[in-house]
Amino acid sequence: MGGPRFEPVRAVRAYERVVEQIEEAVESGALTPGERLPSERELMVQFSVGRSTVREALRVLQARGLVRSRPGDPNGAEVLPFSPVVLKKSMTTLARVSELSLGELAQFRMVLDATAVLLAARLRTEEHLAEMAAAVEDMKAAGATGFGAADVAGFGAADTAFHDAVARAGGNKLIQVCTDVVRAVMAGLVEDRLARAPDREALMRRGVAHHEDVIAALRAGDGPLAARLTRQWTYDSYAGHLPADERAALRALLE
Amino acid sequence: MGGPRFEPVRAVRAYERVVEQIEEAVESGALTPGERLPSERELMVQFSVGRSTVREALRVLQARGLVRSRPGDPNGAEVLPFSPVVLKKSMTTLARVSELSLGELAQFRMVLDATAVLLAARLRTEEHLAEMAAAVEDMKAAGATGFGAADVAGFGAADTAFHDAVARAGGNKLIQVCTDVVRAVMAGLVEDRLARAPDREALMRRGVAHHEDVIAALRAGDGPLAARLTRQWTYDSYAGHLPADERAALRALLE
DNA sequence: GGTAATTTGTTCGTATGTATG
DNA sequence: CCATACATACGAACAAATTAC
Repeated sequence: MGGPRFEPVRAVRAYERVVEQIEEAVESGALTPGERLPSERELMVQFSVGRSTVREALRVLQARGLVRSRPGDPNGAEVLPFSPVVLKKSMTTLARVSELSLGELAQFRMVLDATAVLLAARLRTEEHLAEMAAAVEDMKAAGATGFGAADVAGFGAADTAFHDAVARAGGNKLIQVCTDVVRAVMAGLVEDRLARAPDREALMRRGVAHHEDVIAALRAGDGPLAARLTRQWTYDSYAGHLPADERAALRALLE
Repeated sequence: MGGPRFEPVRAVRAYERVVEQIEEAVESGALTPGERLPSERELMVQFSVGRSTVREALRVLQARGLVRSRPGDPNGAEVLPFSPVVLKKSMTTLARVSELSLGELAQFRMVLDATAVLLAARLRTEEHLAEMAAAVEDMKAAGATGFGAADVAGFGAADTAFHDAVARAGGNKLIQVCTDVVRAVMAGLVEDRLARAPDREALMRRGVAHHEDVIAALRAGDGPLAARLTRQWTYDSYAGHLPADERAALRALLE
């Protein structure tokens, strides 16, 4: 007792050491998005490792969304700004391998969307409200293309834009990213439920009306009302597609 | 019009094709956790690519948490069960590069924890309640080690075990993972706030009391009460460490 | 327990397609 | 169009680690 306390060591691969150093440089801000890494041969020299080791490290960094390298680019790998695609990817993996049910995703989305509007009611600016209104206009336009066939993809994009504006107005970047991610995951799972719905034009109209109600509540600064509207809309959108037990659980969150 | 519609192609690297195929096999369940991939030289033959390409693909798959390879293992890379470490990693990156504030994390945690107990009040079994009670006993034990120095790490572990039991009782795996992740991220950020607190023993006692109140509410099936207790506890725990505006935003979520 | 066989970790050389100037 | 430098990819070789006999 009292002697030096040695800690167990694990053999750490050379490429890991390279990853750690570059990762630290990026996350600490020493390397900013848009900047370039040295070329692979240059990195070989700086790290005193072989070419393959450098390449494996770059692959890992690329998989983590921190850099991107293109063949022939004389400038070396590019440092990327943060993007939620990696988060999306791992959450999609979670959804697939641990078999997340539609009900679990709907619960998550209901809670986070309601929180986003609750926060947005406090902090929204006129710019935010204008963005939301513009998104709703796009939804209207997509719902009535004049060609008989509604533009489902455009409607979905406008819907995403609306919720992104709400989340940004709420001021919580974590909620913003997570709602975006779970929306994408659900879209990937239920695919084109809306596109196949025979009454899709009616659904779109109700969606537009709902979003306009939310905007009105946000403009009035009535967060609880906006949250209630959002929860109810989520429930109405998904309850019909859920088994009884999951529907009951979702209803429990309606409050 | 009417002719074949060609789609734009992007040059896809050889290692990406390898990644795609193995990833599909894992996520579809064709390869289950614990199973082994063929050796690298075997994969060379099966995919008709060089060894470096195989290795880069394995590095990417390892970065995504799907497989793990050890030097010298004659059985080849091991297929791993899902683990939230990758999700934790990317969320930690999000927290660092986009500079998530403590307030944003607290908002997220307050909402998800409250949702977890609300769901748990409906679905909790006696086993779940017993697990929670056991975790609280561990918290008590860590708070009174008899050596004068409270076991802060043990207290934190027991706290995590409690919330994990709650989340499992709630039946939403996505919320379970996300609460776990955000808890880990916050622990990494505020580090040892509790450990340095001069009145940490009093804080621990209040924590134990709070968790016991939550268990009582869950046993009674009173979800809204449990949710209120949880929100209030989160607020009390973090409000003192937040600037005024973030404190106000957190208070807005209290209910 | 020790030894041999196999596998991964790492380096190096070479060839090829590509982007920049 | 050409020259240069780069990333991509292949394959051989050696070292280190693990398993099996």
